[in-house]
Amino acid sequence: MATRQGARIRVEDDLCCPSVTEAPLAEPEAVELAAVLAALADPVRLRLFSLVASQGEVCSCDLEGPLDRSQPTVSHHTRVLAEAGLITGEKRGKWTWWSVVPERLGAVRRALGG
Amino acid sequence: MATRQGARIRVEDDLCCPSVTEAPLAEPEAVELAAVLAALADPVRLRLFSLVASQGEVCSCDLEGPLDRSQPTVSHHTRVLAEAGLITGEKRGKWTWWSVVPERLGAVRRALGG
DNA sequence: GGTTTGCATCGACGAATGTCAATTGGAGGA
DNA sequence: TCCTCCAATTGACATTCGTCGATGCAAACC
Repeated sequence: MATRQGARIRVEDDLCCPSVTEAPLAEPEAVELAAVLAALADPVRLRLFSLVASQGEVCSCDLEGPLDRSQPTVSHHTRVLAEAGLITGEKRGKWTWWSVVPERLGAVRRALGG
Repeated sequence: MATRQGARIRVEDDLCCPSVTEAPLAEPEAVELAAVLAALADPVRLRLFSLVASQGEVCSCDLEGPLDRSQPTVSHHTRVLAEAGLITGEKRGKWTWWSVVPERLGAVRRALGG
């Protein structure tokens, strides 16, 4: 798997439709949005995401230090974020480079009533 | 306790400062934001929040049905949302009326890079 | 080919979470 | 006062989650 975005949560890339504040959220949309929010609802993943977002592209090896977590743990978190569609990774040479998927975060904000 | 917003997560009502995408998030801010996101990262709570948001004010007794959950479970979820500062409850007569705290949701969106 | 390097996967463990039945606590109404 | 009703709390349980050591795997270097 080259793009390393894994088995991304089912998503029409939009989280779709009316925001949470406009109309009662239906079950399936609630499950989907909750899954993406859950990916962000962890301090380590938030900082990981923030590191990648503010630096454009980051190698996995440059995350263990700032996050103060073991390599398997960092790998676990990148996977969770990637499956949520929030980041995407590309393997170039020896390293995997991670970058954010800006539209995805925008979709979350919109779903939250932006 | 009249306002029923419980031991709200420590919050300067703002989640503060630079958004996740602008600069690497510091630990304390990450913990705080993650806590609020965790409150939203559950399908039942998302639908609960959405019900309250779209109806202005809702009685607890009008939540069990739509959410298809027991009374203690609904009470648990309202508590979690209230402690996150996302909703607030007022006891009037026999019933507790829940309403959203709009600024709080706005703060989440802003922290997410709005 | 053999060695090293970067990252994914596995297995295990404790902690946190969602759920409900049972109970408690209060506010109203008789 | 007693009874009814709404909601919070408690206790228990199964499930999920965050973490790390150990291992696997593939690409790069010698």
